[in-house]
Amino acid sequence: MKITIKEIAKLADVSIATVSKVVNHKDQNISEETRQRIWELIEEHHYVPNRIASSMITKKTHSIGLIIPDITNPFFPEVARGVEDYANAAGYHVVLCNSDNNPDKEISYIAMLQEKMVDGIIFTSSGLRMHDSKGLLKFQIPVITVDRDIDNLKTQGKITVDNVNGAYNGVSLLLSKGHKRILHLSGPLSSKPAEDRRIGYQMALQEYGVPYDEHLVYEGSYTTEWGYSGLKMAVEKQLAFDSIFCGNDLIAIGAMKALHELGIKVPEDVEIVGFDDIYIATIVTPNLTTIRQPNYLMGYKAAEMLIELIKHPTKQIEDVVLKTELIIRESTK
Amino acid sequence: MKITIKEIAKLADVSIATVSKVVNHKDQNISEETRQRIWELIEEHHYVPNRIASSMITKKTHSIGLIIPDITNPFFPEVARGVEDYANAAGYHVVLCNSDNNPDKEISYIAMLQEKMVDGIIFTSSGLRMHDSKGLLKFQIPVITVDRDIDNLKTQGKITVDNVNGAYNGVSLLLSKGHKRILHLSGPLSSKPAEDRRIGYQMALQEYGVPYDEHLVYEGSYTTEWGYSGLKMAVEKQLAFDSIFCGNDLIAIGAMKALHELGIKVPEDVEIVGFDDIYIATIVTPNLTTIRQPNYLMGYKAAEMLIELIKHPTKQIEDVVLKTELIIRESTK
DNA sequence: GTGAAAGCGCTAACAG
DNA sequence: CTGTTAGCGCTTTCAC
Repeated sequence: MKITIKEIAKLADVSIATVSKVVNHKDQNISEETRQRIWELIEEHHYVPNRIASSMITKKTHSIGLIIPDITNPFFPEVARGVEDYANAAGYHVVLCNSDNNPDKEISYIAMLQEKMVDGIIFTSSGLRMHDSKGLLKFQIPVITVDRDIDNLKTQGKITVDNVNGAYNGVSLLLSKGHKRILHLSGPLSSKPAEDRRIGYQMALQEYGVPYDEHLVYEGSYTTEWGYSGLKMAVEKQLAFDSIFCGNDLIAIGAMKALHELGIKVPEDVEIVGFDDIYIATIVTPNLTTIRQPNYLMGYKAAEMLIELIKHPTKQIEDVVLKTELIIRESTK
Repeated sequence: MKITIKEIAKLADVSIATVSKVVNHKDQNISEETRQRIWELIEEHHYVPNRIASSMITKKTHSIGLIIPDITNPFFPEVARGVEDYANAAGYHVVLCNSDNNPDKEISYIAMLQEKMVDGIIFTSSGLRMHDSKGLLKFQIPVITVDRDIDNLKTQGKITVDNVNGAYNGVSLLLSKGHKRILHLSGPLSSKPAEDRRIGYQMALQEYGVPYDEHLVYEGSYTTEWGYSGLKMAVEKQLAFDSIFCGNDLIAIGAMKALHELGIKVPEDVEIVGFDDIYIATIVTPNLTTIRQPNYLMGYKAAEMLIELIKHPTKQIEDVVLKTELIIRESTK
């Protein structure tokens, strides 16, 4: 059986209040001698303080929830790592939840997390319509959203990436080389980032005086499979294009695979740029030119904001928009 | 302020015991009418039961800790996902901890997790010498180790992969094609899996009557960087080899990159096989022949074992050794 | 320097 | 069918 504060107190022949004070280092008024004695007993008996009993009183569990679609998607481990690093340093634990973009799972996790009394939640949603459910009102703790907005949810803080600008820069690179028929293999346009990247694409075209041709915009999902099939489809339709801007790196990699099979050379015949800068981008041949998203930083900042908000609930938190960075590698000349 | 069971009880004009019963669906003996009334009040006031208060009494937090080296390493997200899927279905939460293979961090996480009263821990260690510290005795809850053993730690359960056999099969494939000079770019041989894979390599050679040449075994780390530099080193030393067996896929990918730069064709000039079957293996050109490790399953099984052990502490749990599978793709002829 | 007492929100007998 | 009671292990005044 686990030993409790009561037993340590008895062994040390002091009250539990005294033990509590030394365990929590609130021991300015405890004699060096008792302090010593108590620590020895704690070591000897492997006493582990029950922090959830403390939580009942302090109303703080020092744990936060992290709800992401899928840790298996190469985008999220870095975000999670950023969250965990900050949280750990600040003395918080993180509870990992994979929602699969499934609103039911999201709602169920939110309920579970709140029942477990987490101090706050970091949330990446597919665009859960919280106002459609009873979920919205149920938030009784701070929530920071990462990467995507939640419709109509008045969250306390938000971290996003400047997708418009990132896409603008990527497409500008292509345009600056004289390309005029830029195929855009997009992610699902119902999602905010995909939409913003398309807008950036369009803005760059406009800037360079190249007319926007909607036939060049293909909408799919954020997968290599889609990149592969999307490109093959474009070629089958005999669509003319001289370069490609992809909604993310996975799409770009799928497209490169298809190009490789078709004997079309990258970057000689077609230049291609991705988005995200996942690890794989540095591994494929040729290395992928892409727009780097600060994934780790997003997670880190989110945890920072959240914990700040937990500590100072009334504090006004500024939303954060992180910058992207164009990384030029071998898939462009 | 959050509403408590007491207030719901008052509003419903019943005792808190009654509310507790309906909240936990132990309501066989509660009239349909009161039950209804209580649920309505719960909805209306967004009552969220405080599960940590329950935990104090039931001694169960329904959360487990997952300690891995680094979620950012492509091997672990799938393991984590397996853990989370089983845990979630069983009503458990998982607390994610990145240890960076740092024994200090590992020990500190173990302490924190136990203070938070997690019901059990799933642990992937770099081979923490628990007996070197006071850590060993400190485990007061079930622990399952995944992938690696902990020296001298008498854990309740263990999940490993048959690395010897996997390596044996991979190397046999190469040998069956008549290769006799198989370069082995290994991971750190201080780790059990790397060691076992080297043993499997040696066993296969023996089986085929090919002498073991220690000059063909290069030890490094589980990274693309090492695969790249290891291969270049071998070539510089004018080492003769006709094929390569790599300690993991990352090493294989690094080696392929180096081969590509050197103008050596895979699989025409040199055949290569990896280990793990991470996602990237299917993306690189050529696709990597590899030995698949059931990562997801490892996590899933580990969670299953752990939760079984939590529910039935006296139960004798059998260690699990999972099989590998040879996946033949394009990097072998 | 130290301890007594009240109580966090809830569950689990047991009584009625 | 429902309520009373006695805690779970701890923190936090406040008194000595």
